[in-house]
Amino acid sequence: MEDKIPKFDVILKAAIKVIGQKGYHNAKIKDISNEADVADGTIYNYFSNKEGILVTIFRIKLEDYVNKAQQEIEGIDDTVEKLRILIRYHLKVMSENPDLANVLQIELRQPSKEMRMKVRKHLKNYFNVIENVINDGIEKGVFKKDLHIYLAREMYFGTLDEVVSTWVFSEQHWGLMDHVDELTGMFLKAFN
Amino acid sequence: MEDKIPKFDVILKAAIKVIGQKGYHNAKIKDISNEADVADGTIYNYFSNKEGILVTIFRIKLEDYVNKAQQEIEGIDDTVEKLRILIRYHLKVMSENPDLANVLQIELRQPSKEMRMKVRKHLKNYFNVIENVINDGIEKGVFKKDLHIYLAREMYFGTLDEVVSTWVFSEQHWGLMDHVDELTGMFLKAFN
Amino acid sequence: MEDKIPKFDVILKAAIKVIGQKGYHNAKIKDISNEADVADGTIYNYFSNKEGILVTIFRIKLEDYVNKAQQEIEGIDDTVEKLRILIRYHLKVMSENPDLANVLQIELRQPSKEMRMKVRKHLKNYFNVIENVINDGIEKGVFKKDLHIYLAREMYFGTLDEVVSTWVFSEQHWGLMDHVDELTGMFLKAFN
Amino acid sequence: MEDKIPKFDVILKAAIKVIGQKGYHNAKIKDISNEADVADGTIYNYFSNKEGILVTIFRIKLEDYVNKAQQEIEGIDDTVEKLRILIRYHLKVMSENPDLANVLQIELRQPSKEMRMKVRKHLKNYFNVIENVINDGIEKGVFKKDLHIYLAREMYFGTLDEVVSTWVFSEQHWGLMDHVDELTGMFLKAFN
DNA sequence: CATGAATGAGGTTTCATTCAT
DNA sequence: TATGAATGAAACCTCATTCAT
Repeated sequence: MEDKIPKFDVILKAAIKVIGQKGYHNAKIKDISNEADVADGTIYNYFSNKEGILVTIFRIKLEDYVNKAQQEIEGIDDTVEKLRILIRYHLKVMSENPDLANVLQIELRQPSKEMRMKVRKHLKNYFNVIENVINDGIEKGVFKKDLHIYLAREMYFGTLDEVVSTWVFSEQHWGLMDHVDELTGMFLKAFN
Repeated sequence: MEDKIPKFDVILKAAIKVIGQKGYHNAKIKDISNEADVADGTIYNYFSNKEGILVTIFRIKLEDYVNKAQQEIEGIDDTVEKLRILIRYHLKVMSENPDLANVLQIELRQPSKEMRMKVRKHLKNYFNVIENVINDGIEKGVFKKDLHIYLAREMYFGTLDEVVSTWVFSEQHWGLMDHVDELTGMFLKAFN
Repeated sequence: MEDKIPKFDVILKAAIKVIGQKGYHNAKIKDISNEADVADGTIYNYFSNKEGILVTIFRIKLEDYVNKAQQEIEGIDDTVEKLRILIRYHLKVMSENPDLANVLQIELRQPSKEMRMKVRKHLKNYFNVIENVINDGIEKGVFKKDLHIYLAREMYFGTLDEVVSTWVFSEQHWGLMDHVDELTGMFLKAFN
Repeated sequence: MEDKIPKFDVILKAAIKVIGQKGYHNAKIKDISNEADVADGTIYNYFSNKEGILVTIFRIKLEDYVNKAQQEIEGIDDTVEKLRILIRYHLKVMSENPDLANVLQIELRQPSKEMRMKVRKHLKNYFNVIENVINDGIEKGVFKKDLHIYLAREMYFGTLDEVVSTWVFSEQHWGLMDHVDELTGMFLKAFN
């Protein structure tokens, strides 16, 4: 009666762990196959190649993230509340999946053009969620009329990214979610 | 009677360009030596190994950056002005050296502990400059008393980092320094 | 239904041939892999690195030699006979495996301390066999009471080593085993 | 009024030291130039290339050895005395120049055919000295009539070689020349 | 589907040798 | 002669990927 987890998921999870901890280039296929407890060759039954693993992580995890984030703010009307929820959700996901956080944050910045192209569209959706809230805030008068949306989004994402980054590097002795309200307050003022 | 540029500088410059454009792991020694117009082996007369190149870039460039940034705000008393100058300087340096920006921003996030350790102490000085200004602002009453310094620094650095990152990835069709005042204003409000 | 020879053995044999003929430092990994008819990388599935090949040759071949030599004199009581058998066996093995002889004789003398340490303990067992026979001869009164054991062993091993060495270098136009009796006689007298 | 030692000699001495301690292949030109306190390039004013250094060591040192050894037994009539003198001289030279001993003993056995050819003729002269004494002994009836000259020479050389070898590897805590008489006695009996 | 031994292209690094000064 | 920075061929080794079982 064992509930067998599909190999695909096992490998993906292993890849996130290994790549998150060692980085894409230092993560060997053998490391991932060991972690997943499968043979090297098995990985190639589920992924076209090593890069494919990374791209898949982005696709699945960002899609999932965007869907869940969207759900979180579904039906909420208050812009401030939506912002707070998004911040909380971002930090929650990252603090619960530091390895994933590492993968997304570090590998997101591949300077390889090819790789960036493949990742950009998934990230775009992520940004859309934020930009929609910002837009919403402007329309509702919660944020100032002439707020530069891209700048605001960059501040939002860059700040959270850096907070998580510091947390990940700090060996996580403090709570990532302690500062949700403080951060919400800072953004509110900055955007006004 | 030509003024010869020292090989060390030539190689370092080439390394910044190549690593900035392809990333550390995709940058081959041969790429760097080609760019520098020297033989492969010559690089090893100036750097102990490939990692040594990366570490040296961080050491020299961050040291230089910190020194120059410090000079820029030397003698300035107004916190807001200091903040504006730092922001402008940050964006100016990065927009004039997009490859360096790439190296600093991307490779900064090497998940390898060893590498991070070697880089962290140089970055620490950079953070100190910002934190000093923030502290100064708190003492002078320009920023709110209970401002969380680390959070503020993370917002400052993360935002600029993200702005530059977006700019670098966007193929640089717009001016990185167009938003100095807007950003200064946003930080001011966020920190208050 | 062919009887496949394990790759490990194939590579070891190839390594003995190539190293025996060109010397350790002139033997390239590619030479060995070519001789073994495998890819370069395959070698590293069986040996940790190039030095590991050499050390393994010593370990396996000396172990094997010592065991077989021990068996040869098992049950023999007469010291002179044991001596003759050991001499014959030494020359027989070497004449049948001139490449191995080369490896053992030449690379044995690596001046690198590290390497010598790794090899010495295997050679020690080899020396023990000889020294036991010498000791036995002394006790039985076949050799003189005050025979200096180490000196005797050095004469035994040095002589055979040199005989083999000359033979190997001479392109082997004469029989290495022609002189077993003559040598036995010389040792007998020298040790008396 | 300083007595300048010619660079050639300085380099040769340095080469013997370095090659004797590290072996030919592990001895870098830079090691030798450092030891000799000259620039890398200077070495190439005196030697055609690295191999040339090794060959020169053999040529000069073996020539010198043979000349001196010849002188030592000049005018001596007693075969036994000549043998004793040669043994003593061999061990004396080696114990006073362990690095040279290492070079001669180890590198003598280069499996590279090319190298052996270049060295063989110098070694031939060395062997001649011994073989002459052995021949002399046979003619005088000191050694048995049917003594196999090559075998005797191989025993002589192989034994001394092995004794020196053991001594060099043993870190030289005991005197190499303690056993001159014992060895002389053993050879005498073996050759009779 | 799963395995893992085999592959071999390609990377970093070493170091003997050259040559302009 | 002496120097030592520059050279670049060549070596060892890694590791993503394949494929026969």
